[in-house]
Amino acid sequence: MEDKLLVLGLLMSSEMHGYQINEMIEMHLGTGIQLKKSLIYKLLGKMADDGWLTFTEEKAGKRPTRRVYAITARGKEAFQQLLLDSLADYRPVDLLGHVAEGYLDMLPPELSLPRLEQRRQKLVALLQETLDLGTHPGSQQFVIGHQIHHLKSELTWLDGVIKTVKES
Amino acid sequence: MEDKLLVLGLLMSSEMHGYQINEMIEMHLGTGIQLKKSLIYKLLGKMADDGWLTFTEEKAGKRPTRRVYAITARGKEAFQQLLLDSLADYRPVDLLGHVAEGYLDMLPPELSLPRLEQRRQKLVALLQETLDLGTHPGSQQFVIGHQIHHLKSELTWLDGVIKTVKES
DNA sequence: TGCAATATAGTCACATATGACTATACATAC
DNA sequence: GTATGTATAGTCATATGTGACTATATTGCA
Repeated sequence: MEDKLLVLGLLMSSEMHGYQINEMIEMHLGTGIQLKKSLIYKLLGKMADDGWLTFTEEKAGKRPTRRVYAITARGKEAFQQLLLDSLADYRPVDLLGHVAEGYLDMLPPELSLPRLEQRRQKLVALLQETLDLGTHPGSQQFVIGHQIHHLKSELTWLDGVIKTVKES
Repeated sequence: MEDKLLVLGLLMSSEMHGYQINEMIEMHLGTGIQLKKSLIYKLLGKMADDGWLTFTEEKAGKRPTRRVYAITARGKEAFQQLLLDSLADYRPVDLLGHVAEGYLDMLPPELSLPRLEQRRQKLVALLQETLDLGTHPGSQQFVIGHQIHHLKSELTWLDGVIKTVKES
């Protein structure tokens, strides 16, 4: 559902072809927004079938022809509705990637601490990357801001975990 | 990868059949850990094929026969390795469910605010539910703790968003 | 007693998502 | 001048994940 919302939202501001939409998502939204190229193309196809989008084939030079999609009136209605529904909803994010913490007591600190330090470095790098993104023009400030808030909260938590392991 | 880690971890403390594992995950890990029944069965099959698990068929009363899985030596090695790898890694969580925030300026506050309030209520309910879970015996304290930390951070963020919209 | 709901245990068809791939153009270095 | 990388544009086979379903037993309760 939010995948459609995202694509429709981008098309609200201007017509685009799949490749461009993918660029937008990769460039201006952080690593927290995960919507892969191949999915984007499927979504575009589906939404065109449903009458939310129209497209024109475009041949620029000798590059592969591309489909430039534009949002229709029906698409704009759908966008509104998706937006309202999405705002009213709250689904928990998947933290499956963090189950390892639950098994920390199965490892001696000498083994786990260096790993946790590596983990911390990756988190810090990700945070820095996202902070940088936020300063670029064209970035979606709200979305990036949320990611930064989240990552800082994650860093706080991780430092707590490391402290606990050190003290054990 | 973390899905295997989770299942192996549960089997480290005792033998179990698929249904039991599913119960564990649904009862003792919060809503943040999403690993559905059908996936669990597939994982068990795969890991048995790979020699990480063995199983015995068990017939209790007239209920469907069930496979009781136990972790092997190879499985324990794999668990160690997965645990170390997982600890050393940090992959961003998917915040696609939050793209709607990026389009808030496309709605008048009269429309968006009630929706944001609904969202807040769901978040608060989820937080309460997770807090309750944490007090039950058998819950994985670290994992639940992380979820609580995350959800509180989310609430802070959401309140900031609501404030911003009110002031606009 | 009867029947609706829930617990037990798992399968399967289908939906969704991803990496690897195709193909062309252009720039850069060697 | 030719190999190497990367930007453009998108497809497709395969991997992954999910809801809906089967089938039986037990419990609650009207």
